[in-house]
Amino acid sequence: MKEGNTEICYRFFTNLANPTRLDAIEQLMQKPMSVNELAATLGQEQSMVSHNLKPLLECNLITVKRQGKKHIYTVNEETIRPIFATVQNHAQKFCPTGGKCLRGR
Amino acid sequence: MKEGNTEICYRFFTNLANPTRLDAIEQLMQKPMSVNELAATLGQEQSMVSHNLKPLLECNLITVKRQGKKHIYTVNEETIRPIFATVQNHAQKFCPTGGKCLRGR
DNA sequence: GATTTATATGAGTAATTATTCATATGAATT
DNA sequence: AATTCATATGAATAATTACTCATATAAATC
Repeated sequence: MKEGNTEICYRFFTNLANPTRLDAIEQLMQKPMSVNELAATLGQEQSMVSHNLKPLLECNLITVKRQGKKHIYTVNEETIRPIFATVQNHAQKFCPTGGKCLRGR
Repeated sequence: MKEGNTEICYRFFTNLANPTRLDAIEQLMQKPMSVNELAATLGQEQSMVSHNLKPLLECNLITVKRQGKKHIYTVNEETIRPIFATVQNHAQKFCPTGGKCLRGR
């Protein structure tokens, strides 16, 4: 792989190519949340959520601020919104039955 | 993972989260190419390139047309351009030293 | 229709990434 | 300063995904 954009894109997409992280992002788009709140919402263990938030945070796809003991995570909407919008547009326009080509392979 | 957008996004990002496929896309953005031409350009085996083009094609991130024996692949620019533009914008804006957070973890 | 050229496919192995469980850290409250 | 609450981390295993090599397919040319 050549250095440059491709490398950056690889890390970016690898980060998003995970169901737990995408679920987390989806929930955080509803509202900012603490780790435990997110874990409860997703029905996942705290440590798994924590493990998965880490790379999202490192890449600044989410941000965190502390409120007492809690760490409140928020999505970076400036990046996440347009990305998801493009994916949705792609699914509608280029996937015969509205995303079927992207489903249940 | 909830059905719906998240599932679609997962397949989409998984498809792009691969260095060989990203390299292929990068090259195909320069110009449409056959499999062997692409393999030569990337310094990869034909079968590997072929294996990797398959999911890109299935998701219509690239298209193919036949010219004699050759299969000429072309990127779907309508989707690829805005996606890459968003990633680049993210790297510049949210990664301290222009993408370092997305590099060499 | 046999041969060549271009691409695709399958199956096994290697490599990567995710998940789990146990435990550490760290800040707030008593 | 001890305890509790919230989150993070580490290490082992499980699961997924990529890659390689051998071979199949398929279309064009002889």
